[in-house]
Amino acid sequence: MKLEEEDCSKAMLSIKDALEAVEGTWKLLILYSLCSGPKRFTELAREVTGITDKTLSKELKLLQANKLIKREVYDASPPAVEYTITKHGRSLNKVLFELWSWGRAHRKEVIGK
Amino acid sequence: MKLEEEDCSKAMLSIKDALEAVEGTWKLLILYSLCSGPKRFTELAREVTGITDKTLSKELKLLQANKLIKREVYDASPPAVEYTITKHGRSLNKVLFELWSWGRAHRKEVIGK
DNA sequence: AATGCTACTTCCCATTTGGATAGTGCTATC
DNA sequence: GATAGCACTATCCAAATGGGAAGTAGCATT
Repeated sequence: MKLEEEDCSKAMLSIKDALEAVEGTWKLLILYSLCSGPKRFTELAREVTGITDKTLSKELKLLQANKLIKREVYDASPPAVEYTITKHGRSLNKVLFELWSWGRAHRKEVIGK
Repeated sequence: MKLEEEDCSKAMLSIKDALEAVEGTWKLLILYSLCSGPKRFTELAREVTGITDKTLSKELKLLQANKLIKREVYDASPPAVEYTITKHGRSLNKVLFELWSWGRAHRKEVIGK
């Protein structure tokens, strides 16, 4: 199916859904960090430099709600929770590729180098 | 060039540039409206339902700063100002296509239908 | 007995965003 | 003379967002 074949307002909805899933300062950074393997809360807090516990907690919930990551609790003490990127999360790569390559062209166009 | 070849933080920058240019409720709606031809301020305000003058004014400035649209003033009275989508603005279509098609898959995955 | 670790949550506060409403300067129309 | 159209701008206010710091429960270590 092509974009133009779907009516405009419905197409907009899909685009908004997609944007919602990746927008903001942190979501992609967290996802990138999880690309190299499952991580625990504290590990993520260390790797994603600058993020606060509060924000990390909130973003992780949103990413879960969107099924981009998976949360698993292991019964241990101190408690252990592991976050893993899902297949659906990995399927974002085409989107990211287009954003990246347009972004580069955009930089050249707007900043002029 | 492939995404993986660029170092991560630089790739992030490009992606953020791209996201900045399209995120929010209004930018894409305005751009869509301008796809069908140049429009004036009041026309846009009418077509983009729900937007306030203030927000429209602000968004138009941002879109101009990113060279996605062009503003032209015609010396007349009452004053006439026309907004046109640029070539660079139109070059967003690949990005939009990927966002749209991932967004549709995402909807199915998350909402489950 | 005291401290530390994990995975968060809660509280407070400052800044940002967004909407509603009204105003502006000029001209053209009734 | 009054009203309307154009392209905005300004003001006020409410709501949302985001950061910093501290708190929590339970077990493990020193």
